[in-house]
Amino acid sequence: MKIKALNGFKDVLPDEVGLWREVENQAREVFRTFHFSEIRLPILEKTDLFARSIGADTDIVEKEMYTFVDKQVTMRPEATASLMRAYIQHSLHTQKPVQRLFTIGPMFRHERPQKGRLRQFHQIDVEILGSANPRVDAELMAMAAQLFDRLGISVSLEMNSLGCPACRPAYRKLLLEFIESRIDKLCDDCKRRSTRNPLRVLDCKKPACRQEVESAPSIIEHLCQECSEHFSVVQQSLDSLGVSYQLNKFMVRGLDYYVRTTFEFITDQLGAQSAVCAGGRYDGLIELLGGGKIPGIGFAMGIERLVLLLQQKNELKGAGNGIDLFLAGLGDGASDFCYQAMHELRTLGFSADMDLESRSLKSQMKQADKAAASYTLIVGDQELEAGKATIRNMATKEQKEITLSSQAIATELEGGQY
RNA sequence: GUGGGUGUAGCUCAGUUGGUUAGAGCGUCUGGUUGUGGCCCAGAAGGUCGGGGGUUCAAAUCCCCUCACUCACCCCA
Repeated sequence: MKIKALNGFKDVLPDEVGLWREVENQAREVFRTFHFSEIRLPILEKTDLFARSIGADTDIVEKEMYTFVDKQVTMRPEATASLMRAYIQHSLHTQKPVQRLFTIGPMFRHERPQKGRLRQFHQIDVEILGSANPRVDAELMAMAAQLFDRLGISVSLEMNSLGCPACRPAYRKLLLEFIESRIDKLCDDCKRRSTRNPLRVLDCKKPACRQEVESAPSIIEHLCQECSEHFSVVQQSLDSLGVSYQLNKFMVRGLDYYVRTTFEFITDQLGAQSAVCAGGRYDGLIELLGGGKIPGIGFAMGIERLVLLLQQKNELKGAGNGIDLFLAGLGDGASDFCYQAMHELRTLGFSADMDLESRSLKSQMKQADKAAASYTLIVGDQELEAGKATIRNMATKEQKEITLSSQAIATELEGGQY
């Protein structure tokens, strides 16, 4: 094989597309009931947009973006920044005080691929803009939980609060002191993190670090009055909606713009990539990007990861690809009739197919079977002359003679469940 | 960027201490009489054994290099 897709880029073959559609359809349906609107965004944006929103010194911006350097544009590594840009550009806050939006599409990050992580990956991205109300946080998590429920995927919700510009600096200082007091016991990565992004030390995977960090000061206990109240209303609201969750004081965020509530839906079925959905509040982001002082909260879920989970469940496999009718013609005259009839039936809205290579009836029956056809029309020279055809119900094996016309065939197809 | 694992047919994989024309299952195609699918049976097509170099009378098998894929680290959905 000479020509192949790029490393980290994958084709979604027809057999798998059914699961993708399942995920997307269920998402759209759930979002509809929660009164969200879909928005479609460009994949390419000015590089500066991501540098400003995600954080210029994050790994994503520093080395993982697909950037056309000469044009100063970048393939989006996530959707939130683009969505904020569109929100600001079109002054969507003037249309409604609270905007509830979602978008679905590909994202690009030049990371080393591994299970559940590709260089082109797809996310369902949901945002609520214009409300700082903690009940919105809970509503959003409840919606995600409901989607997982409908998909039959079992995940657990973990939640934390990261504080805000008022209380995080003080906590950060406290944490730094803690880290420095035992810096020699931490791994090299954590030493680096401590200067770059101290919060990240909290979710190091190494057992030794975890143990050290166990007694670290918890941000939840150092929230300011407002953040603390916010967080407790979030919890009360989740309780009132019957959504179960766990507090995880070690859960932090990689992106700069998160404040207050953060959450992840995680699974133990995906190896190292345990997060299926992650999100949080970002009250300062819109202002940072030049919009108004507008709060926001959102989450992103990885479609590939959801599909992997559905595949592991081993249910609902490639359903819904069957056709209504397969036309089997024997001989040139019959084949000509089938060809035209097939087109007419398609025009009437039936899915139909036939063999154009004039193979044996047996072969054509096999093709009909493989196409999961509900009915097969059999036309030979005798039928053609008599103006009749045989139609076979593939499930029951019942056959009957019908008039040789598209209308008669259509009527027959209607009669059986259509 | 770093480390481990794996590269044999379209797919999943066998291939013994190097030894004839490299195998199986699934899939594909064709048959199993005269116009009928799924099951069964028979046959066929399909492979530069990832690529290059080396050792050897002889390499899928041993050595070196390279590429690809994969899992994990970093980072992150």
